[in-house]
Amino acid sequence: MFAQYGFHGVTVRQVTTAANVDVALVYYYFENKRALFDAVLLRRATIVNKERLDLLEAVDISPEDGCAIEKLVAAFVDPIYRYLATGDSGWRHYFALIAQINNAPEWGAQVMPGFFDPVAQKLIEALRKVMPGAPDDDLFWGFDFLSGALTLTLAGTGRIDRLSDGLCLSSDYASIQARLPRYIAAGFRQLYADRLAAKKGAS
Amino acid sequence: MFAQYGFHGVTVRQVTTAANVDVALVYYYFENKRALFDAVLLRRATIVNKERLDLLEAVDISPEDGCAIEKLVAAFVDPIYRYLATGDSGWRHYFALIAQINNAPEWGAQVMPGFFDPVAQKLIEALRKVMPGAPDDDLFWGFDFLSGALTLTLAGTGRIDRLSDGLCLSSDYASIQARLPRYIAAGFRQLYADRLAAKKGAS
DNA sequence: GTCTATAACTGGATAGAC
DNA sequence: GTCTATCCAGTTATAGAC
Repeated sequence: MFAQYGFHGVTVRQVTTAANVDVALVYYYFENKRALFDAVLLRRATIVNKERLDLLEAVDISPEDGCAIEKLVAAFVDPIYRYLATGDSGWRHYFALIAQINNAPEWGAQVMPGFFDPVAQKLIEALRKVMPGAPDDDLFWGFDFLSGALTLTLAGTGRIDRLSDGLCLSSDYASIQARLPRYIAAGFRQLYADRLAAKKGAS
Repeated sequence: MFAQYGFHGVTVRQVTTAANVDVALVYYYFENKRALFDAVLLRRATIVNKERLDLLEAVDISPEDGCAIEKLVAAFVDPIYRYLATGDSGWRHYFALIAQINNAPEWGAQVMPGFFDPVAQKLIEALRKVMPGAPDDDLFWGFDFLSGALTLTLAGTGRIDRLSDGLCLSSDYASIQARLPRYIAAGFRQLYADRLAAKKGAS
């Protein structure tokens, strides 16, 4: 429900009614509405981000591998789409909530950092090794573009369904997985190549 | 205020207090809170999207131009960053609101279509000409990634500021403009090249 | 057109019985 | 641990004076 209407768009009463429990129980188990919300965010974040960190750690980085960036991006996103592929609506709504939070000033600044920044840092660190000499600002901006592209696919707004007149479906995660890493990796490589060319031209 | 806390996170009283007008005036000039919200969305959308459409129309598309995709993406985003560069906080908040809406199921499905889909369709149409034979699903997914990357830069959550320890600033729109079109164009070209290679391999 | 006053109701949160 | 009952601040929205 938070994923659908946001924190302020859902009342504690709506939550407890849907859960078939009493309103007062929320305040027995949680300090307040906000603490309930944070608990919702935290529980699955620890699960999925542990997997993402492990997967990133396991990527074999060799500079001569032309697809190293693809592999890193895939490690960054695969656990997410794997949970989505199970069809579990809990996970689907969870990632939609993350998408919303990532793009909302009220939450993006205070909630995301604690749970999701470590995974981001890990990815950027690995990218730094794959693209030696790449300036950090290119890596951070490149990551920001990735983060935006990723989260919009998780939002499940159905916009692409309508825009493509049914040709593409927001729920077709396999199609996203087949394209996103390749698309993003090419973007990183382009920024990197442009930077190397600029350096060469200047020297 | 809607950009900061969302539709449900702001009360009509907060709006009228900030505007130094009486609460009842909202209901004199608008049907209800939602109509006020829609008016906020519509006013600037018509202004900026007219410019984006005109700019897209004016892009000179020649298939042999290696930077045609860059030019199209630039036309798609430039009017936005031009308004942001003026420093007008009204526009800054407006685009942050669009970012939030684009990633929220409650709004992404019903609000975005009317005002922003025509610009998207125009861009995709032009991309189709630049990449003859590219399958539509590649174009739509590529557009979705662009839309996500773009809107996250507009959200102004300050996440990149913290993530990069101050090296990159959400408010540094020039840095984004210098990178986003190049990054996205490379992504499109990659999908296109992969598809052509697959066709060749199959034949 | 603008303001006062208020209706009608819902929000988060709690005290206390069981 | 769970439920009943309730508080009360704050919500959208409107009727009617000016």
